[in-house]
Amino acid sequence: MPELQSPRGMHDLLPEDEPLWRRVRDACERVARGYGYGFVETPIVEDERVFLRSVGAESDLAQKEMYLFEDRGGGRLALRPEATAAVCRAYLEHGMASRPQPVRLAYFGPMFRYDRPQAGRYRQLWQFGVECIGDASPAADAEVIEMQQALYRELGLSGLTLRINSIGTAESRRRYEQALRAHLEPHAATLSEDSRRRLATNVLRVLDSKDDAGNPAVQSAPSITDALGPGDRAHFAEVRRLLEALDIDHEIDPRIVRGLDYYAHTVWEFEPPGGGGQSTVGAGGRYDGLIELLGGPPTPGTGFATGIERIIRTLREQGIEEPCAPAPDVVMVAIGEAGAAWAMRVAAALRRAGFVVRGATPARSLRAQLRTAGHLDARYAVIAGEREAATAVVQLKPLSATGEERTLDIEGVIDALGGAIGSQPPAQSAGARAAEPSDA
RNA sequence: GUGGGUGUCGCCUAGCGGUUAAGGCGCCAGGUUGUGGCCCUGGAGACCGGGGGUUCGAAUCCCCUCACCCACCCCA
Repeated sequence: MPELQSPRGMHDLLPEDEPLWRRVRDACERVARGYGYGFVETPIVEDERVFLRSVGAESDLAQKEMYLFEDRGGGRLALRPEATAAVCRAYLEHGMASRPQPVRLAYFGPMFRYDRPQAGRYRQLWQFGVECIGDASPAADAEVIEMQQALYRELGLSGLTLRINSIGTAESRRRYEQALRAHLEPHAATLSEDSRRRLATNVLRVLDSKDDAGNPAVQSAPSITDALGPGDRAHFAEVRRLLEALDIDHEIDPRIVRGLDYYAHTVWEFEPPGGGGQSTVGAGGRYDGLIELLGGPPTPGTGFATGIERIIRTLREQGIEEPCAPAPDVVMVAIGEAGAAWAMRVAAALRRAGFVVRGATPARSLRAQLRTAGHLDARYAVIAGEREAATAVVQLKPLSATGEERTLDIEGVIDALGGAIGSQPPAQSAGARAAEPSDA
């Protein structure tokens, strides 16, 4: 164990992991732009009030998962645990209400939660998400859900289950909480310790408890669906109608209530086939009250967030792996001082022509340089020694296939490589599926 | 915050009271003079997670601690 390690729950992303990450990231960007979303980058830290007000002071997120600290000036800051509140803060701060509504914003970046790490859970986690702000219609919910599904489809993720629910407006929720509490209180003694605590703090969460899933009192609890007002019901019915029209399979699950206070009306989650545990790949919901909580005018909004690590994990579970990063086209091999300088000039010329060229290591022996070139799976070695430098040529040595080593000048090398490799961007490995999942 | 599991070179693993702590992969260097991949030889790299004990003697036994992993809570 090295003395110095990455902070708990935070991980390094190594070059071999990067191709799959980039593929996910590219898909996120493509989908977002395809729906007319613009990307925003908000700071990693915010005034703690941005989150405390929006997410709900009673939520677990605020209670125990936030990284809070004071800066040197005494300001109270929080490492962002999620992005919706921050994006809404930016919406307000930049007066986006005066842009054509709704404003469609997307983000991709790290979030921080101070909880115990385990499979699929990290203290620094990456999320891609979108916020559609300024549209109260069910159509906005449906579009956001469709978009989220389109992302997963594009990535090749299969077998995801969409579960959806409506928790109504804040008022209907309050009504429901009262009813639920009234129903459960007489049976409090039969509930688990956690649930008894939630009875007081956050009744809705009692419904989530796995310990009490079989408890008759929980099973016979009133459904939030019954507490919805006519307006709530109409909204939800329209969302469902649109999903059906879009052929999006979904299950109604009255037990989804979401952890954050700002949600209203439609809420949903996407679960991978295995299900269970911390597997939720992405979730979303409508948050009509949020902007008001941040001090703005009543403004509706809806959006989703999806965990990049969880997407990657599910992808790998399904055997989808991006092949390793492309090997260089050329490895330069230099001999002697004159060769070293000449090799750098040749390398620069080849790169200008569009090839991927790994520079020489003239301090090492010719043999060692070639051995390494072979291990790197480079297509060619370009050898620049004293002799070549003197006559402005190089040896072009094919490393993989057959072929003779040739003596060429720079133009000759570019022509030869162009014929063999093409000076186009590196070959696309579009959605290549390798048989071997390589996660740990 | 609460449980359980695991900690030996960069990676995988052997060793389970007395060994200079072993091997494979990888890395580096050589196998005569400027040519890789295979093979051969050599090398670097581990205070056996850390601290305390037991013992003549500990990587091996005990205690504590830390880290990682898994689960609960909760969430992406």
